[in-house]
Amino acid sequence: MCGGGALVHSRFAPDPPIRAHRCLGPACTGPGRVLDSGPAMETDPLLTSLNDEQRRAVTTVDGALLVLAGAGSGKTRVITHRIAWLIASGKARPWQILAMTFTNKAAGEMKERIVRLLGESANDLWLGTFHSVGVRLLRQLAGYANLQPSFTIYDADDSLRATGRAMKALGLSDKLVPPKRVQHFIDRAKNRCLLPDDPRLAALPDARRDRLFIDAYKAYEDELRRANAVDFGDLLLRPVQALHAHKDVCAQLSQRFRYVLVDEFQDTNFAQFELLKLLTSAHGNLCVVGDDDQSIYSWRGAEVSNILGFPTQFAGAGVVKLERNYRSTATILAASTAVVQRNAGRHGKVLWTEAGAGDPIVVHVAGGDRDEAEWVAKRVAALRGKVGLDEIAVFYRANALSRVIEDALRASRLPYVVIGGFRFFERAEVKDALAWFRAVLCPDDTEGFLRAVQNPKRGVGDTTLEGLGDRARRDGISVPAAARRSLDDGTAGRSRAKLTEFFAVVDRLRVAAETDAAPVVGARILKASGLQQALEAEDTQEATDRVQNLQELLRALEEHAGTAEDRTLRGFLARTALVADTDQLGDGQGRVSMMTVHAAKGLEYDAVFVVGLEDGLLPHQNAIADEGRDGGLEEERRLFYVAMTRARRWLHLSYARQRRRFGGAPIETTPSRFLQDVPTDLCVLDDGWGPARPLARSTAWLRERTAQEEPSFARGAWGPAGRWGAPSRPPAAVSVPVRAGGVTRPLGIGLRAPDLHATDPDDGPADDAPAIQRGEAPSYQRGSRVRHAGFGLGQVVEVDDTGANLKLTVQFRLAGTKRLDARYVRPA
DNA sequence: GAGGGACCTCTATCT
DNA sequence: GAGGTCCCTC
Repeated sequence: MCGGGALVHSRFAPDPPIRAHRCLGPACTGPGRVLDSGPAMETDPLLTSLNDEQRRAVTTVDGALLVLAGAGSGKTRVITHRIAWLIASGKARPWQILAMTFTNKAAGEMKERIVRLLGESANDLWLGTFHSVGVRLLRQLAGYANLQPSFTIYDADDSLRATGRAMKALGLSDKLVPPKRVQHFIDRAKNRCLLPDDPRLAALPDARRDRLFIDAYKAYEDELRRANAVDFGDLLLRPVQALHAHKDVCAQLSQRFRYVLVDEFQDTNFAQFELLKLLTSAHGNLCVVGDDDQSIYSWRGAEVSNILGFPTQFAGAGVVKLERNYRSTATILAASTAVVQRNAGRHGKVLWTEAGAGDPIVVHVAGGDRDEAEWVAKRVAALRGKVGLDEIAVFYRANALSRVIEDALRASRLPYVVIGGFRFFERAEVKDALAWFRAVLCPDDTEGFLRAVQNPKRGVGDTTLEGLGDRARRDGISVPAAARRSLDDGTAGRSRAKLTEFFAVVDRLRVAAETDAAPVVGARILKASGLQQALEAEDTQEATDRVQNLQELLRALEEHAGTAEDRTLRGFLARTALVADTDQLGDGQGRVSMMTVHAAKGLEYDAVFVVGLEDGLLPHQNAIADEGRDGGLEEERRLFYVAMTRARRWLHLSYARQRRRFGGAPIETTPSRFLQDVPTDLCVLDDGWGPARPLARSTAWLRERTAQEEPSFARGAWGPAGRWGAPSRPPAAVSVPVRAGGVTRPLGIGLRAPDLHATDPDDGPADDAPAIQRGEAPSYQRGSRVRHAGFGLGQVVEVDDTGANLKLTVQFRLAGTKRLDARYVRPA
């Protein structure tokens, strides 16, 4: 998308004027109020609501600081209060603070909260995603980065096409090497700040195998240069290069940003860390907040070593651990901790909570993917009475899983919103419109030109465009420039009239684009391009929907022109290139949210469903195949951990015994190996037929059923340790301290993964199977220790064998005293 | 050069 | 199940 712009002011914009201060929040202390760090700390409203660790993280402002923030530990609160503190204590003016996040949504939320604390002066902060900050820097640094100010940003799609063209130019068959792999290689190189001529490039895995990758990288860079385009990787790499090469500019910039803060630091890559080091080179005031247990982006170049090695990189860096969880019930916290503790490479935090045990985790084993989806819909409907739909979320490993859940929710008339998957800005008609915007604003944007000139069809075909591509390469210019040149020197051939007409329209629009407001220009382009007309002429329902999407695009443009910093059409294009799935999250829409686990990071809901817990999905097949390499499985486990820790009160885990892939026939699945890390006594099983029941008993029930129907199933379901094959590490005896009334005590004793005893139907009861599963009735007396799947450990206080069934009154450690059927407990 | 039908392959995850 | 690609016809 077209990024840069003619907005190149002085090298760095002068400090913005101080705006009138308008207090919006009770904790607002006004701009520039100087606090002495002594007694005021005790009483300052910014600090009183924080716990000791949070307060330390907020007030330790000079030098480097690493804040290790566990899930739900009030991380955002720390960042926002720290920014407010910096300003309130007079350490910095808003424009001297740079705060970076990973998604626009996180940035937006953060800004909102800071405005509440500080008032309107918060608008002068530099706050945004790494990539949007990259665009902003690059605009100001364009001259130092060999870019025209009107540069274009290629999205993943554009860059894949450019990769394909680069490969074609080299005579590289896309059958031999898929362009996607080359693109991935280039992306990794850029994440590590490696240019095509860097000898270290040869150390990357693919490069060693094949020199072609490096040649393709070179040709790809040439494609970008001629199109005056940058890709996502460049948004970080180019500023880094420019600042390395121009130390004076770097120093100037670093002095301007006196305090730099970073959220989700565990997911930064090499280039991002380089940028941070450069931006803080003058003062070293860098505060990073993250959680190594939530590092889930290594595949995108994130280096968890950034966070693990931070204290070494910044000698003398302070470290603050936030370990108190304010989000989830003790049960959810204990279960998720049991899962993540299986990982070896951790900083090691011990999360604790004062929250009560809450409800047990609900586990569901469905027959097929549709059954699983129907169960989710049923549970959602049941939860509706307790909680709003917008407090319920369904998470899955891959977008492909959303469809069947959507169908079930729709059938049950439950409103939902899918985050990601098919994005608005990826719809064909929207991309066509954006291509026209680009063709008008960015004269050398090759991808924009190629798409615009063929949509709507105007008789310029592949043969013509290929010829223009060759010429562009020969002359070292962009494809649209080559097209114009061919018109000038009369080599355009058969397409001459069509191309002439196309450029006439584009040029006319370009003149208007310089002067008129963005929404006006946008509407005019839709009209003059013929896009809208072509769709209207189709007169089908589908075409009508597409026209509506174009109207929606214009509405988005209007909104942009009313609110954004850069209100031009160019600014709009830059923004659409950088929108993420989670950014579209509407607030309080009264709808169930559906998204991938990756998209769920940083969010929280009262009720969470994690579906498709099967080997091959979570953990993903590729991670299983790579076992042992790069800790792929550990990252998958962290992904499961992230999913679980999004839940405040109700957590549901499910898998299907059979699942369809690619719309084909159902295939047998194996339950996720991570399920065996979830302590069974924190779970109940809901089979979808009656009330949820304790897991031990219901698994026996399942075993009976599946022994008849699916002999292969029982092998997978929560077998005793070892039945799955030896666990990678000895099962940890998990104990999550729960602080209640000032006393710390473990929640659940010896919660160990799996202590359920489903057995293979054909090899008889296991020796260590509890008596109930061997058909003997265990005997109980007062004082007997028993275990219940939902309530945990307890002690029998009364035995009643007068009725048909043995009844026990049990004093549970956490759940209190209960009277229940002896069949629901087993000796502990 | 456009358009339509048959066939294929494909899925992680995302700025 | 669906988008992309190939091939054929107009």
